[in-house]
Amino acid sequence: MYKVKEVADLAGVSVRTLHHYDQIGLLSPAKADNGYRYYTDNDFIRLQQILFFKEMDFSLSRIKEIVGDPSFNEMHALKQHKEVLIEKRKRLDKIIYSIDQSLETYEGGRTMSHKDRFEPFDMKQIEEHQKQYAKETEQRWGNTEAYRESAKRTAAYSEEDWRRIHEESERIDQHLIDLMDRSSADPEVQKWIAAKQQHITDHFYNCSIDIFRGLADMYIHDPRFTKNIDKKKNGFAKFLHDAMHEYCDHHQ
Amino acid sequence: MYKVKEVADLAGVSVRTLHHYDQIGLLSPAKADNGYRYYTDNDFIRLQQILFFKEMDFSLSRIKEIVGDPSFNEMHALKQHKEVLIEKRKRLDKIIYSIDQSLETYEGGRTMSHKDRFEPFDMKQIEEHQKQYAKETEQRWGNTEAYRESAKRTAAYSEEDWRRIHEESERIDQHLIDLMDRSSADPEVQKWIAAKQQHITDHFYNCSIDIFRGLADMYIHDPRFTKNIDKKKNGFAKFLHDAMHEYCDHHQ
DNA sequence: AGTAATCTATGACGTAACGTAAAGGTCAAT
DNA sequence: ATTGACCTTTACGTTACGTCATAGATTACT
Repeated sequence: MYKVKEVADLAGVSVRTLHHYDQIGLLSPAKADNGYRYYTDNDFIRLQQILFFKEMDFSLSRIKEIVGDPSFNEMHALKQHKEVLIEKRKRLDKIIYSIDQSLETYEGGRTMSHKDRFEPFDMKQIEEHQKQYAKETEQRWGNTEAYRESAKRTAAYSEEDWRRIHEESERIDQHLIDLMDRSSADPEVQKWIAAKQQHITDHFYNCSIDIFRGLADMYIHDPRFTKNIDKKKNGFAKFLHDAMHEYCDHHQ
Repeated sequence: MYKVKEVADLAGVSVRTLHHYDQIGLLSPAKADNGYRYYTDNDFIRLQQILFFKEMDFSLSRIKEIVGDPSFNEMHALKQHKEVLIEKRKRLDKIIYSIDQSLETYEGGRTMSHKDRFEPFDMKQIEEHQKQYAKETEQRWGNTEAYRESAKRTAAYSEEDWRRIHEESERIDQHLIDLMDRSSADPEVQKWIAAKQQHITDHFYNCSIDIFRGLADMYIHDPRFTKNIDKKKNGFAKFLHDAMHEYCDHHQ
């Protein structure tokens, strides 16, 4: 037999909460002559159950159904509820993504405008990309032969090599820009996206699907990239992103 | 000059919503003699702003601060708010994860109980692990020399090799079990977690931080693993998971 | 112009899960 | 007996409106 505050302290909830649960008939302990609520061990166990489902983000009315009905299939309820939560999370994902988008618009428009004029050549982009992904790359591949070879390779590129590589990259992009009125799933589009991935793999590092997807995200997440890419053609970054994701979705 | 319903229809909100916004002083249009609210184009623009931030999951009071104060830094607000949303998402992650945990307990207790008796040796676990991660592994590393070599290596293991590897693995686990009363961040614990990662790298494949983290999750996500691991010591799977995450967090 | 249909306005209650007083009894210790 | 900690119920506040209810204004149609 515990009094409200004891139970509250033990369970880590407020007294008001217990009052509330009593009020809505979710957990109604015995009442003594003095009007006090006295909780039994069973009440306490029931409270634990309630708190468990609450932790799972169930509504109190749902919890009442569940703990009230002994034939209720707990596992089914959990599975069902999990779907709801996943939807909620998806929604948050979308919102967060939208905020990123908006932030890019601001930052891309302000901080970058003057800096852009000092960027002589799009090649910087590739270099920056390399730097940015160098750490992660190293981490993913550890110190495999493949990575060391890749690092060696790019370090050994001559000016002429760089120019050639850049030209090839531009050519691929131009093809894609010409296809911007198509759907991202269009076979022709996908063909050039594949070429883009191959180009990176050929000249920089083994560009896995994971990394390629990350790259796609970066194109629209990092305002510096978005700006640079959209310079070629407005909306190109977004188009690339979508097409690359489409590609990755079908290649995993 | 639009009347409520016109604005409501245009903006896709209810009339009641506009009333409400007027009531709380968020959007107060001019009122004519007949008492009607008349919205100007500016009011409409302001409403668009409001709805934008609402879409971003801001509370109306926050929105009032933002659209009310022209000196308010919109970008800063977005950035700040993004953090809140990320926290929310994290919370959802945790809840969903907990539900998975609970489901595993149910399913693990039922579906698995009889099957377990037919699993003669813990080594199966390693094999299954290999199979399960083979595809992903291939994808991450593509066809690098390192991967091919790794695959070749494990294929060439003799029975004796397997036994030795298994023993080594057991030894590491035993050390960790002995440390289960410590915090997951304890240096001694972390030392053996590192040994675990190294062990996998040495004998199976280059176990990157990413993969190691995935492994940790699998230990408590996949009931087969949880069951098997907890057979050694109850709660060991969870302990491993936490310690491995701790390790990964400090090694990226 | 008369009438009906439609639109408008202002309350005011309901929602979910309690938080936060307020006003007043109860219990254990001093 | 007094004090302080704890108990009770009552009831309003919170979020962002939904949902009536009642009543006046406008518009459409005959």
